Amino acid sequence: MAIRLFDSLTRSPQELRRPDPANPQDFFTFYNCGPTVYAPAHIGNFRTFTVNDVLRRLLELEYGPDKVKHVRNLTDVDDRTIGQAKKEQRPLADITRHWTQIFHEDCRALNLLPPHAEPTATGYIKEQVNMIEVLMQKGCAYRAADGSVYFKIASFPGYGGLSRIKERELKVTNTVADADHKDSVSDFALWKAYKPEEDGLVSWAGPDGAAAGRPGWHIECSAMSKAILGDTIDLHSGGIDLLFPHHENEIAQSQCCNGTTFSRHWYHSEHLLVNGTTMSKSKGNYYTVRDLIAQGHSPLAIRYALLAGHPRKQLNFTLESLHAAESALKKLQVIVTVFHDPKYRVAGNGTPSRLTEVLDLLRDDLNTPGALGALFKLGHEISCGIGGGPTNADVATLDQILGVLGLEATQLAAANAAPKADAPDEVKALAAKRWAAKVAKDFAAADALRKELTAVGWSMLDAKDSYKLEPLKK
RNA sequence: GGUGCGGUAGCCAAGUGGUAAGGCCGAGCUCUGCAAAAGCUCUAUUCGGCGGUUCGAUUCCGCCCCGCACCUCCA
Repeated sequence: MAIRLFDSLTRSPQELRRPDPANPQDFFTFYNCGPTVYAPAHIGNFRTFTVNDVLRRLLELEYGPDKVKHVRNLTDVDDRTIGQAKKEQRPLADITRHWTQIFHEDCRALNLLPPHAEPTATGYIKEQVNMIEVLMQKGCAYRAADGSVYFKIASFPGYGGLSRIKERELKVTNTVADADHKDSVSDFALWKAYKPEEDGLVSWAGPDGAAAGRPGWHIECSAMSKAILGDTIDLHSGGIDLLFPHHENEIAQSQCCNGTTFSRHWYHSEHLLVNGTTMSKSKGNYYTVRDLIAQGHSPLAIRYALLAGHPRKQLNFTLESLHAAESALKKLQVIVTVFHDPKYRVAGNGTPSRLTEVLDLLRDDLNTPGALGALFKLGHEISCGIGGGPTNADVATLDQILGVLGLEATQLAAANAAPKADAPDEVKALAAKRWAAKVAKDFAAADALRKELTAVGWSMLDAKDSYKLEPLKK
């Protein structure tokens, strides 16, 4: 079956376009709104990036690894990045470089593939300025009294098509401090005139007829998408919160500038919640990947936990769900090991693998929890001997599925073999004594020593000819 | 006020117009001296509530209750 994704524009599942395999210039083009690099991304941000990573892997599996172009930007100039630079009294580039590096480390930990291009807003100032100039020439944008440039929503009749928001229904907020510069409260900034007290050293020459300053937020995605992927792309994705105003504004800018469809398909993933509400620093429910890793959680378990709910449904993340993910990962590894063990292999007769239905669940709107469930069910059936052992086709399909989920066999093995804390010498000594007692079949002494080990918080796991020590779970 | 998403077992979470996947936790069993690991079995007469359509609804429609989110620079 073809890949179908829910489309925010038509509000229905739509088949994605398959690039022409015969045309080497035809790619599936995919733009995913990335993070703002002023602080560590939290796991809510990473839910979106992980979902998009699964999508990207699925596209490459279906269309071929060289037929997909995946772009994810870095927002490295905006109110928050500038604010952070000002707060720390450091150059903007220092701040964004630092957090970009942290972001990349977190991405690697979560086994996210790097996008094919990762443009930054500051790297595409010229393209943004050009675009704004075109919009001004076309009468879709105007210069305000302070030298800023605003997009004129009235010039784009299709405005609100994505979010279904009508201008008159907008709640009037007081966050629009510069409303007096605009023709209409709904108009949004394409270019923001330099404000010495706020912007510090951050400023570029503006579009013709405008003041020096910096780009507004929305224009960067339009400009970078156009520059790298072209006027019309196949898919644009991001978190649900970006649907309005960000994506609505991108459509308006791009379509007015380019005179053609901006993106054929729009996909939005839902929010990750923590204890029932969205994450925010003020609520103190702000998990980062590095914090969780520092607490001893495996990054792959974080990835699993993020994929354990349907991407278009809010998912409640708790430490408990992370523990569940860790246990599930162990179980998954056992299943994978059985699949890969030649001794269970059964001759295939060329019929489609039973696992293709699991792949179909992923093709159908990225149903990751459904696919995971089906995978466990099959693992269970195979261990019970139902339907016979896996065929070569089954094993190949399993590897494809794991590859799409980013839970490859090697990753699973590494995660589950995560180094445990090394035992102190006295614990090691106790363990050695107990092992000796056991080998001597002095079970009373062995049991007493096990109790001693338990008392100091360690558990001894006997294998046939060896043992290992693990800290007791509380 | 506008818009959107959702309410399925102790927790998490799929799903379908034909009678409830899966994961976690828990219990029992098997296997191991013990312990752990692993495996097996069990755990929703029921899908927020009330009506309606239907031979049949958790699944479609209506109303109500509850939760979450967005509404101009939050993934």
